[in-house]
Amino acid sequence: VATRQPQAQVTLAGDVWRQLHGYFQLHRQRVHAMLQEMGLSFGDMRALMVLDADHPRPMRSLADAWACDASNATWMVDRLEQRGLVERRMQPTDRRVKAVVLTELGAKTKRQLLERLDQPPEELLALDRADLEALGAALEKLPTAPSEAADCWPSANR
Amino acid sequence: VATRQPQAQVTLAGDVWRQLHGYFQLHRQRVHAMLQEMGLSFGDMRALMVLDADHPRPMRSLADAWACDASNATWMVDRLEQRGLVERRMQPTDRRVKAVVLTELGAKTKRQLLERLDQPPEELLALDRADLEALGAALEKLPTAPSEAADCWPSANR
DNA sequence: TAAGATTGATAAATCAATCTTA
DNA sequence: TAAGATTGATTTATCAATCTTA
Repeated sequence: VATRQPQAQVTLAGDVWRQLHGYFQLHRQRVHAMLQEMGLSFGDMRALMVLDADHPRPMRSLADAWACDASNATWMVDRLEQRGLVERRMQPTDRRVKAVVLTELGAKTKRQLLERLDQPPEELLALDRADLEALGAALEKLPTAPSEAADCWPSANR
Repeated sequence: VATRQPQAQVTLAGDVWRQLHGYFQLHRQRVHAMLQEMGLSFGDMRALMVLDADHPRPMRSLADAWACDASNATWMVDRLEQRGLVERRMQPTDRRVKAVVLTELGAKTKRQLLERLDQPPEELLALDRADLEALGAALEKLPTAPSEAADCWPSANR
């Protein structure tokens, strides 16, 4: 008398979809574990991804990149600033805007994070050339995330 | 004078990894948009995934499945109960445990959610048979997420 | 007025006690 | 005592005002 589970499409595409999904979940779990090791949250990662040490970025622009509203951005930057990861800078051209840059520490943290994220996982390195090429050829026909929010993980809980 | 971005490995595996990553991000964005349409959060999804209408599940077990502690589970179930999605039931065998089931509404919501998640996206349906088979063959050599937490999305913000 | 940003209040997630029953 | 669950306090995330300058 189990709840009827909606049957996923039993098609070739459906099978491939479930495989992709399973691999995706594994990736997510690994990223989570890695962040914990580094003492970072998903929110921190989301923040670091769109910040830079040499290009001050206005709050308004950050909110857009993070797909949140201005107040959310303010709180986020407040916390990052307290931890010494970022710095606010007044803009001389328009005294309304405050732009944010990574500090030395923030830049270093981001660098370490990216190094680990960019590293292809073992099982991909273990695939033979033919499999990798087949995989790459098929993936090339699929779209990827548009916009900069591509590198933003959700914290979006509501 | 841009911050040096760590160079992702320029290898075949590295390329494939970036492609996979881009496709994952797109998937995530789509799921987020879909949830908003349904008035659900990532947390709601995480909750629904491990609950069932006919198999009462103790709080302790829920906490394990959600990879959180017992108190987190309590708060979560409190909120779901207020919204009429779940119900707590005392267990006669051990009066310490309270087990949770989906209500009619909760089961319906989960059904709708799963229907949409299981649906392979257009671009996969559009791939020709050869590409799908190649993709499937390569993916079969990759691991997937272990355990039930496989279906848990992060809310893990700390 | 409108754009940029902050503040205050509410909801949610997390951690450290506390309470209840086996 | 230990397992199961809840409560209280703190940190984050979100929404609705508010403040400042163009």
